[in-house]
Amino acid sequence: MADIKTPHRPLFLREEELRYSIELMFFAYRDFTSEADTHLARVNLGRAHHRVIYFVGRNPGINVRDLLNILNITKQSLSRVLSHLIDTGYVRQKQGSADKRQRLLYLTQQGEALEHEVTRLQCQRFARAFKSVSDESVTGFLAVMESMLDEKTIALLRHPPISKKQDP
Amino acid sequence: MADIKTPHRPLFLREEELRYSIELMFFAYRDFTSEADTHLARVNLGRAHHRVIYFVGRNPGINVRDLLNILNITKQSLSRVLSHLIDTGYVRQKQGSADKRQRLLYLTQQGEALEHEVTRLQCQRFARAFKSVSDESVTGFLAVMESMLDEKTIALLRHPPISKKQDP
DNA sequence: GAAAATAAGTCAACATGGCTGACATAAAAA
DNA sequence: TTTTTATGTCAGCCATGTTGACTTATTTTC
Repeated sequence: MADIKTPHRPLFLREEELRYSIELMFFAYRDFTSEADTHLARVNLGRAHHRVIYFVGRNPGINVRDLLNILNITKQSLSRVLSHLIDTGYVRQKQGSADKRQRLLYLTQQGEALEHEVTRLQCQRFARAFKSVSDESVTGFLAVMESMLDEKTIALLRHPPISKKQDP
Repeated sequence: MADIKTPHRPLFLREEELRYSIELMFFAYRDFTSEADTHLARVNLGRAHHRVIYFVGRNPGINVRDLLNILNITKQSLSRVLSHLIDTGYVRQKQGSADKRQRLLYLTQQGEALEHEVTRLQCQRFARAFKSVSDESVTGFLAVMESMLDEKTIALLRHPPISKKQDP
């Protein structure tokens, strides 16, 4: 994969490019999240709530353990936001049928509405960005972002908790 | 800039691609920062301290207002971490000569050492990622990340608080 | 030269979202 | 039957963001 064709970009240029990338990462992530944060604040939810809503929406029927695995936080931290989301009617729980210890998580209609709205905003930003560059740039972006991930995260992406096929 | 040549990628594919990008943003940023966080924790500093050290290192002699403008936090928030960094010898202040109200910020030797070490780690991650893809992918990554920024952030990047030339 | 604006700092209180440790209950697995 | 697992809960701590109010120099403006 490492390309031989790269001749020898001078070191200082590489250094500058790398530092610039660090800064882009910081600023792009901040701008990216702040838009969603603003929207969520209007319904008195924070970023942590959004993450739960997003990943439950993405994996309907996910159990708590798998969700914790994705979020990489403690169950006590999750408990706080999840309880609130259940109390306020964004998420509902269902006892697992195979394993009755499990509480499977689903979005309510209200939860789906919010998820769609925030995801729409975030997709819009990416869509705008993607439209302003070439297809190859988009491919390049995806390739670099994937290469930034830890092994553990890659495994997570490759083995989603619930097969996309089995939910109706 | 919007390219006409994009024919018509099917909508569901675009949707999936956009959602995948959202997730990459979340996971890549998390993996990216967690490595630095671990290192900083060893010297009892957090992410907020690191940001200050990074941007002061990047803009030696920056004043408080400009730093606040970059970080986009309140002065009370900055005060907490900045005071701590001064107390523990990572940052020093110097009264401005033109405007004596200003406190210009510089890294100490200790501050520079830490900055270098953490930046080295983060650069390493980008260098590894960049090496594993083509040059065009790197260019594409940079292009997309730039397109993700808010106008205000772009202005910030284009008008750094201190001209890089004038510091010795 | 007086008044207003600006740069910086400080105190107090509060919100969010991480964390640890300890312990409980039900169900599945060994 | 014992052990392990999935989930939840209480209590408290920490980092880092927020608002609001007020002070002190210094510079700018009228």
